This record gives sequence, C-alpha cells and structure tokens, in this order.
Amino acid sequence: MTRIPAPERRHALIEAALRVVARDGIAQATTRAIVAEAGMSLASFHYAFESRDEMLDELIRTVVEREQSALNPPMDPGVSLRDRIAHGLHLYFDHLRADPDHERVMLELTQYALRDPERRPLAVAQYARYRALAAGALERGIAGSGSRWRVPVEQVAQALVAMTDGLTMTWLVDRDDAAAGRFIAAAADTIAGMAEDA
Amino acid sequence: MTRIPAPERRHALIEAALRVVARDGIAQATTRAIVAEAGMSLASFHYAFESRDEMLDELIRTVVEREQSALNPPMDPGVSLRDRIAHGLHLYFDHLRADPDHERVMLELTQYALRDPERRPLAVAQYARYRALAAGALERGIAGSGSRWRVPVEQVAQALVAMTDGLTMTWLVDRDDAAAGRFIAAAADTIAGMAEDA
DNA sequence: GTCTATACACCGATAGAC
DNA sequence: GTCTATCGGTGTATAGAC
Repeated sequence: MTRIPAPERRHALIEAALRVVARDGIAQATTRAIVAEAGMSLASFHYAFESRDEMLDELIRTVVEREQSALNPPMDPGVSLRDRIAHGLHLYFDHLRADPDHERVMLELTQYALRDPERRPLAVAQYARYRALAAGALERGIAGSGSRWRVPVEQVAQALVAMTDGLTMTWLVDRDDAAAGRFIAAAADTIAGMAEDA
Repeated sequence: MTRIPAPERRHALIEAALRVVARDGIAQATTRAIVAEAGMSLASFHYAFESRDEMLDELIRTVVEREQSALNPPMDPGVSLRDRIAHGLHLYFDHLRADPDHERVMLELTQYALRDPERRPLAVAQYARYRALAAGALERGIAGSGSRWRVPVEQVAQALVAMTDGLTMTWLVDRDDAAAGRFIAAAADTIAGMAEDA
C-alpha cells in the first residue's frame, strides 16, 4: 500500500503490540495479532523487526522510558511529611484503580524479562527507573517540610518502590480497597520514619 | 508399558510440570515438554487430564496447598515483638535466596491466574493461603510477648503479605541483599507498630 | 517497500492398533 | 490402558510477485 518509513512502522507496531499485551497478555501478543491490530500485513512485521523477540525488547524499553511518576506529593508547607507521602501513595493507588491493566502489564513485562538471563537487564533498568521516579517524588515531598532524610534518598526510594510493589500485587489479586488504604497509611508512617528534623 | 493408576499418573505429571515451569516458565510447559520430563507418551497426558488447562489449574491448587510458612518467628520471651518479626522476615528472605525460582514460579502462577477471569479464584485462594500462613506466624510471634494486635490479626497479616511481596519482587529484580535487609528492618518496625501493650 | 502465499515447526488433542 | 501416528490449527519467519 502506502510507503511508510521503517521507524514509523516500528513505532506503529510497538503501539499496537502494547494494546494487544494490555488486552490479552504477552503470550497472546503474537506477530499475527499485532499486525492485525496495526492493520498491516504479516510481512511488514519482519521488515520492521528482525524477530518477535527484538520487538518485545524494544517494547519493554519503550514503556520503561515512558513511565511517569504517579506519586506526586503536595508541597503545601502546612502538610506534614508523613501526610505528603500518604497523599502521594493515594495518588498512585488512584492511578492503579483507574488503570489496573497498566500495572498488570508492567508486572508481566518484568517477569518476562526476569525469566531469561539475556533479558534481565531490561527488568533491572525498569526498576532503576522506578527508583529514580520515587526518589524525585521523595525529594519534592521533603522540600520545605523542615525534615531531611536520615539515609540517602535512593535508599528511601528503594523501600518506597518495594512498598508500592507490595501494594500493587496484593490489590491486583484481592481488589481490597480498605486493606490498600490501611497499607498506605502504614507505609507512609514507615517512609516518614526515615526522615528526621533538619 | 506398565499399567499405572490414573491418580498416580496425574501426580507424576504435576510434578514433571512443576519442574518444567520452574526451569522454563509456564509458556514452555507444553504437553509435550511435560510428558518428556515425566518419561511418558503424549497420549498418557490426555488419559490423565482432560486438557492442558485442567492440568494447570490442578498444578496451581497443588502448589498453593503445599505452600508452607517460611516465616516462623522465635518464641523466646527475651526477644521483643519487633525482633521476632524481623527474624521471621529474615527466615523468609533466606528461603527466597536459597530458592529464588520457587517464588518466581509462585509469582508467575499468580499472574497467569490473574489474567483469565475464570482462573482468578485460584489467585485469590493463593493469597488467602498466604494471609492464613502469615496470620499464624503473627499469632505465634505475639504470644507471650506482652503485646496484642491493635487491629484484627488478619489485617496485620494482609500488610505482612504485601510487605513480603514487595520484598520478593524487588529482590528478584535487583538481587540487592543490603536493600532487602534495610527493607526488612523497616517492615518489622511497621508491623510491630500495629501492636500495643496488653 | 509492500504485499500474498507459503514453508516449516510446534501446539493441543485424538484415532486406532495392540 | 498405553502406545504410535496423525489431525487441524497456529506460531514465526521468508520467498517471490508487484
């Protein structure tokens, strides 16, 4: 049909693949399903990508780069650090509830990358990105609060990522909003406890 | 060859499937791979099981039933509740480090069950089992400590499961023992904070 | 560059001999 | 009951016309 440059085709296929993975899971994200979603022929896929594996690697890199912090704490000086953190976690939880598939997909991609030693670096990069986003939120949250972190913010971020992971997994299974709320309160206490008066 | 009763065959196939899943992931746990692992013919599979799906459901039920609590807190009266919890979490962490594949498989089975609405109850049952094991450990841990839970132990257990999930996920990705140790300390503080003097 | 058509491997499941 | 052989379907990837 129309002549489309390879980079655009790659992009369109990645977007289509992302929709298929979100809807049906990685296992169902076959080359056929993806080109059908993108409205292309099967041969176009292998013109744009060497293989399905190469496309999946690029898909993971894309979603990891695109990942935005969903926990943006308020910076109102009248709000305590603990409440800022709790608020940030509630924002993340709202995002999780609004789009559970997104986090389910991120978890599935992590696990997919984790299984193959050659792909492990993709999962590691994904979590490095999470830590960086969490560290940014924590630094914004503590600014002007009259406190400072007792340990490097990267370590606090590491704990925060583990907390959000636990929150995500358990809520995705049980869909227990009350339990999630209790866990957020406890997690906020714990994270805030890693700071001291400046 | 030899005549083997159906229940035994089912059991042997489940064990073989478990090995294949641990080694290669669910996607690679094909009927052919499983019977090869079990040293049977392909037809034997469908004599023992209606379908691959039925076998996977039974496999999940089996591993969930088999799941044992890896966090057994010490009951020495000289140890504080907080330290009992920390010790229990360290025991779990030792188990995780000794056999990472086991927890990776449990995570993969959870996610597999989570994707299909018909299989969701299997994931829910899995986490109910985790909660029950955690609640048992928490009740043993608090006995004779001079404290009592401020909220129902089931709620404490729910938070503990989320904490161990976060610990598991982040450690499986980063393999950062120091970060895990810090997280265990913080988690123990948080959980112990859910108790009060009796 | 883009398509249709197809090669080839492997999947779950079953038929039918023994 | 247990096997070998095979069916029908789907997967990734490619050949070759246009």
